[in-house]
Amino acid sequence: MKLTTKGRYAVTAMLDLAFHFGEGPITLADIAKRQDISLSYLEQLFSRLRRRGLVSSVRGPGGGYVLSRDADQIYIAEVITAVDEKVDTTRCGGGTNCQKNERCLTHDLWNDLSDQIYDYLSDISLHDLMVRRGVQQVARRQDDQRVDAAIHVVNGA
Amino acid sequence: MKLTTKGRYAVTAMLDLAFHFGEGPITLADIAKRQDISLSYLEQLFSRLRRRGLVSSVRGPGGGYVLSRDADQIYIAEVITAVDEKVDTTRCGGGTNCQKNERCLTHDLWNDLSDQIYDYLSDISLHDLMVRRGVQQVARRQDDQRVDAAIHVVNGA
DNA sequence: ATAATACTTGACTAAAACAGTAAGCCTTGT
DNA sequence: ACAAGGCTTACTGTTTTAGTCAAGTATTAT
Repeated sequence: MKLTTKGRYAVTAMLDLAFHFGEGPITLADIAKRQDISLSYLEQLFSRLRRRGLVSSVRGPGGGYVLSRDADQIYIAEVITAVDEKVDTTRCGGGTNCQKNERCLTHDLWNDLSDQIYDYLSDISLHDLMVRRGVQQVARRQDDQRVDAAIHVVNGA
Repeated sequence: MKLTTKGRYAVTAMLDLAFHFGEGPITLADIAKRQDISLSYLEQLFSRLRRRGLVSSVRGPGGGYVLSRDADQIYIAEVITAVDEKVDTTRCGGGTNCQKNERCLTHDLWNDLSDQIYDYLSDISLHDLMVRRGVQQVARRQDDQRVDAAIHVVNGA
């Protein structure tokens, strides 16, 4: 398994989307602000998420992204594999040519580990994350901060 | 969890050591040849493995490395943490400052995943790997190749 | 003693991956 | 028409990886 910020950002952004489900299309600019992720980077990630059918896009003004399915039907493993090319701890990438075109001594170990991680993440949906204790708090905080910022702007502060 | 070739090489080398347990100290040069790992790189890895007490070294001619404990008392997780600084999938490295000094939305997820991986690898010993189907085959192949090579040398081929 | 063998340390480096920017195009609501 | 938004590609600075190299320190067979 190869976990990069790409995968983390993707899951975070998808979770943000899940929290704002029902508010119509959410713009990447909003997510970028709330989650502190570069807009251009998000665009790249969502391009892949869309191709994998995890989100739907609405173009034009008022557009944005919406989850393609309910939050309890979208699993973390899918999100990560959508943006990370490899979900793999092996050197050979699933093949058996780890050492001089043959299987290396620890080949099966890494294979099994990859499976283990994948299974773990396959069992967790966005909805599961949403109901976790603590997560709503954070989500609320992030929304409040936006409101605070808006008030500051209104006040000219 | 951060799995690099460092961790993989370390486990592979330790497993090699386990297979040649009882033959006295094994030189890194031997392991390097059998496992196709650069000698200098192995030296770095074994320096850490020794400091963590996973192997003992014997210096001087005829020296080499030996497992400090029986193979069934050495767990994969130990080996990996010995050579990889971080065993962590989070951005904050165990802290809670992932986003603007507060915990990010997916903080707990990555924390739990790290634990999951660690637990998995904590449960597997070198001995467990040795008795796996297929692994002995590979080990034998690697030894045979060395013998073949020796024969070639003797024959002047 | 000394040569041979082995381990130790640290500096250095090429290549890849990561994380992000930049720039421009396409679509569509108003 | 035009602006808000998505879509796509190319590019780039930085960090990490995966080593190499060189010099040195220990141990021991002879």
